[in-house]
Amino acid sequence: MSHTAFAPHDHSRCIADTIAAAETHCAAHKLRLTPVRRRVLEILLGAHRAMGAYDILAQIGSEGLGSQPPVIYRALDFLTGIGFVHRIEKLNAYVACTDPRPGHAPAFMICRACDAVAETPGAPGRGALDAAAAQAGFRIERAVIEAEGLCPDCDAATRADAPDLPM
Amino acid sequence: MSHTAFAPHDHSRCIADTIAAAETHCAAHKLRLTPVRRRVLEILLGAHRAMGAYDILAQIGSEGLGSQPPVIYRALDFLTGIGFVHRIEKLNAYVACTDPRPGHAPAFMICRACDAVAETPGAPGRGALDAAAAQAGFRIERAVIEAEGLCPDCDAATRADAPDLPM
DNA sequence: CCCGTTATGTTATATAGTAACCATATGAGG
DNA sequence: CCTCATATGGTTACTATATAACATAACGGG
Repeated sequence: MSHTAFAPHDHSRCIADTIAAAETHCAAHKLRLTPVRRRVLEILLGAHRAMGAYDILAQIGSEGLGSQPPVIYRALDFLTGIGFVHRIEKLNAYVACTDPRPGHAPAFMICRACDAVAETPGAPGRGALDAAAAQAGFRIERAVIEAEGLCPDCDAATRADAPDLPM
Repeated sequence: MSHTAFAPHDHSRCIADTIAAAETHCAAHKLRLTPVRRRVLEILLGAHRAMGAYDILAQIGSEGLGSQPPVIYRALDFLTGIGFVHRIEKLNAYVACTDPRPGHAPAFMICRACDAVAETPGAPGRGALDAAAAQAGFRIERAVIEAEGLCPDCDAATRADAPDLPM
């Protein structure tokens, strides 16, 4: 469930479910979820936040898989291509998709304090963006929508420190 | 103003007007539009598309201004800080603001064929994004909204080559 | 089993951004 | 005018992110 990334949940279950979904997807499309690709997805699912490509690379390298940049970028290209990983442009980082439905184009909420990343359900504001583009004669192929701010926990912690902030 | 970047317009005029606005803004806020800063803004206004930091740097370097990376990043930090330049996260590049009103947070339309970048008027979809964030308890501080696709001209050119594309 | 395709391994390099330090210029106050 | 505090610019060195190009290995259909 995309909007629950900020809330507690059964983590090992959400990893297993998504890996299973990726297996199914690859089988159905004659694609190969190779060891490197699978492990990268597992690592991102386990982290449950955005990770830099080189952070992931260091981890798979320490496990005996490839340790050179092209290895991780190829795996990330594959996983983003099938929609199980998203790139966060604002962070030059990557995050596992929490709701891998075909063709969805979510918006992201990025906590600047704890680096948690949550997807919004649906594609909020996409209608208004499409309308603005149509007005300009622009044909949208992809949209990047990333909100940076404070997640519920970090927002509460900030307020506890400085209780006179605006709402 | 902002939504006309894809349309023909008096270019030298829009450069002069924006430079003048920057002068006024800096005078009013006791900031200094130094030669480097001014020239960077002029270059971006003249290009009328997103440019990489190092592209701008090469140009100012060839004109006798600084030629090392910190020079350009400092100028870009200043100009983005006062809102006359925007960073395009998707491209790791920078573009002059075409409608420098205080505090505006526009969306961008990026042509993947010709690299033109236009701002949308207002902040389309911001309401829906705010609503989704509120639902999740997330406090938005900044939002990145960038649409990639084809500008009117390039879209028309593509269609001329392959007239059976979907609308 | 062979062969074409796909994936991985490896080297080298391109591109983007920052830290740290010193020099210079500017403007406020004496 | 002088001097001091601060803002800005110059320079070196470095970190972080990403890709090009080419060789090797694995898979999967004939």
